[in-house]
Amino acid sequence: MIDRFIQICKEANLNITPQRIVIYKELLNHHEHPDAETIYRRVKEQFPTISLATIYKTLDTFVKIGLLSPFRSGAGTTRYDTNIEHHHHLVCIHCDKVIDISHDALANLPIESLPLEDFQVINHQVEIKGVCGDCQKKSKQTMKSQTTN
Amino acid sequence: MIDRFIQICKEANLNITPQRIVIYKELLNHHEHPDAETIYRRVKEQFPTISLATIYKTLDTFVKIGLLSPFRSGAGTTRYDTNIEHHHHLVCIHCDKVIDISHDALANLPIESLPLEDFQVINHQVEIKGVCGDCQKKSKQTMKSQTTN
DNA sequence: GTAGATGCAAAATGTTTGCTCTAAT
DNA sequence: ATTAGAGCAAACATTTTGCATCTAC
Repeated sequence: MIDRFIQICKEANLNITPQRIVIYKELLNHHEHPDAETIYRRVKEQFPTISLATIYKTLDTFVKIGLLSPFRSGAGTTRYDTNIEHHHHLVCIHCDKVIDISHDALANLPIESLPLEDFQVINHQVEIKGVCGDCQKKSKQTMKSQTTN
Repeated sequence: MIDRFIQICKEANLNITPQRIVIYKELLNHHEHPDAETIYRRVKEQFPTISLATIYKTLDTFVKIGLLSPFRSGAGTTRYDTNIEHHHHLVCIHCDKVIDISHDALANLPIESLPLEDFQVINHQVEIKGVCGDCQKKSKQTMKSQTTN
């Protein structure tokens, strides 16, 4: 687990620092596509002297060595996905939650048969927008309280 | 053309101001998913007293009445798409160019048959990442000049 | 005349950078 | 001992906000 991380760092000629370890562990434990600020808040509890700049630099480093993939959320922050396999996203338009989904029907799109002219394809990702279960419950509750008031 | 715009504004109870007209015309004339800054630079040529804040507020307004759809580019700005029909994107990883594509094979994904549990789907969009024709040409030129030097 | 829009400047975000000091190797 | 990395503060880029002024209706 953490051994794999140390392995990857060594291969990339990166020093193994306590900051990098604590950030990596945090990423392993939570899979809800956090942004830098969120990671900072959480990591600070175990490592109070860590700085936000270190979080940004470390996330950047992790992206470069292929440990994370970044994406832009609708809310305007860069978020980080520990899942670097080919997968797709369910994005909640209310709470901005992102749920990973892997499915052959999305993986095997007939991209080659599209009229893309001179565009050279590397990969594709499907983003499915909608409302997550939690937000559906919340909006039902709101509607209920609105009609009873 | 501009009549349709006036129509939509009236329906939404929006005043028709010269600023809104010039921004809308700019959006009609260029379809390459500009960000606020780009629109500002262009619009300022015809309307030098316009402010960037007005651009932001106007784009926001246009999104709210369904005239534009916003999306976040990898480069970190919000970009605006005048194409509000169901369509998909080719994104160049080098120059961040975004090319629209519409195709049945992408429109008719079997979303309903996916195991989404309690996620309520609204729509989906496919993002195809790769290298655009222009950037392919540029990198070939660079490689050529590197080998001859 | 009045509500709503503009333009300015200031503030708020999110992120990056330069530099000194510290720690991993 | 050397070099990479951490932490701080300052800079930067993008976007939002408050408010006084102006303008479409």
